[in-house]
Amino acid sequence: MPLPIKISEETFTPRQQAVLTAALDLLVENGDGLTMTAVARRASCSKETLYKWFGDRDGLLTATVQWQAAKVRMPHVDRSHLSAKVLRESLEQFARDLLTTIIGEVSITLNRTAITHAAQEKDSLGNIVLENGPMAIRRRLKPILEAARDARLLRFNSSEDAYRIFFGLVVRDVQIRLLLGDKSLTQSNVEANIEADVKAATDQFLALHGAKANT
Amino acid sequence: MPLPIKISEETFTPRQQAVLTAALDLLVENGDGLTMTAVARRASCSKETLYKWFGDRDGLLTATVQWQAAKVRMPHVDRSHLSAKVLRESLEQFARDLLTTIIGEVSITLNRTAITHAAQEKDSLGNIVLENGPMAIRRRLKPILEAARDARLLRFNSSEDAYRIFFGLVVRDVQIRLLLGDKSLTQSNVEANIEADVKAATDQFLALHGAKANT
DNA sequence: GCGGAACCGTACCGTACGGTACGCCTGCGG
DNA sequence: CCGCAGGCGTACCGTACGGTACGGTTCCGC
Repeated sequence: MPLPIKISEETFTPRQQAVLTAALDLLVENGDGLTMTAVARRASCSKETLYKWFGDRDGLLTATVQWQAAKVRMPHVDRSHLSAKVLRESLEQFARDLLTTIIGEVSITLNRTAITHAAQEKDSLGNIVLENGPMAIRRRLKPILEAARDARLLRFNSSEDAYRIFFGLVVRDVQIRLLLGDKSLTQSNVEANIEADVKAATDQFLALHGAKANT
Repeated sequence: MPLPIKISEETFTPRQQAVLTAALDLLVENGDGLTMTAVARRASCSKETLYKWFGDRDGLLTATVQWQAAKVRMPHVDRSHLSAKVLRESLEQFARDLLTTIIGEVSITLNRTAITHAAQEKDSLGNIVLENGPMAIRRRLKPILEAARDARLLRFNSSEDAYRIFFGLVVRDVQIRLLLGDKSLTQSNVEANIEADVKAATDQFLALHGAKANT
């Protein structure tokens, strides 16, 4: 089962999507204790069907992660008429989306699953998560940064470096702490601060890379 | 087996430490495929002894992580006579240590193991890693930041925020990408850039929080 | 109405692995 | 020299789970 690079809406039938939803729910609830029997029971289907559709356990896992990861859609920013105000709002939107995604239970589960997977010399899940997480953000953000540089709104040498600085300023230690199960970082706790964090990160990024006056 | 908060050098006998080393080696080599039989064989001891010493598989895992995590020692910075130069060097040292640790195979393995563990509603390993990783850095760094603020070398409102910004600027997306097994981020690849990254992160931090002239 | 494909439910198999039991050896105190 | 504690190696048990097989049911095309 050579997994397709890009997943279309038609990749899975509705019934299959129901199965994947069940698998994802189990994954979120039960951690990595995802057994084929449990998925079959939850989705009211037979194990034989699971194997027929997804090949093996890894195939089901891959399909589940891929299916969910593809749901994350980045907002498209119009980079034709950028102003300082539009740029700031765009950055804030990116920061907000990034933070909101990262602290979500689904994202935490998917990242944990992929990391567990990566610990077994299998990188397929990790690649999918990377591709739909950090790399998706990067693909969206870099053109905007470069457009802003062309418009003299930002200054930097490498858009790659600029992207990574933005990422760091937004994410900080939040993701790793959530992945490690830090109890002092409850979801609601972080949620309440999202707006403040978004603004702070944007301010800091503009302070570093903004062209002088950055209001 | 109520695990002690702080591990002393005498917590484990040399023979036990040999066993833990074997366990860690297997963990690094084999990912999470750590079986009691494999540890026993590698360490040339009997499974019965393993269970006698560590209780069960989780106990062995915990002891291993704890044993290794405790080895990470932060440099102690003298905060009595801080100058701009000393501060910069201290920050660079922290950044260097943090980056070097994070990209190490042992750190990646330990984090992956703890995250896998956290996916099963067990937070003990995650807490240990957190405590010896990010939190240890924080404990060391915050007093220095505050001392620097007192010395008018830095300006910020919350030392907690300042610490997290520093963390973000240093780590960026490196750790999550390594944990996810990003192939385009080889260890040597990152290693080569450590010094540049260290300097860049420090510059950026000082640009944000330094008191005006920051050379 | 009929044949077959798809699929459900369940029983089943093989294996891997956590955990236990036991026989044997070694070293040490008396 | 004896006994015994600690520990090695191995055989063993139970279970959980990945994967397969098969009978029964539904639904669709003809």
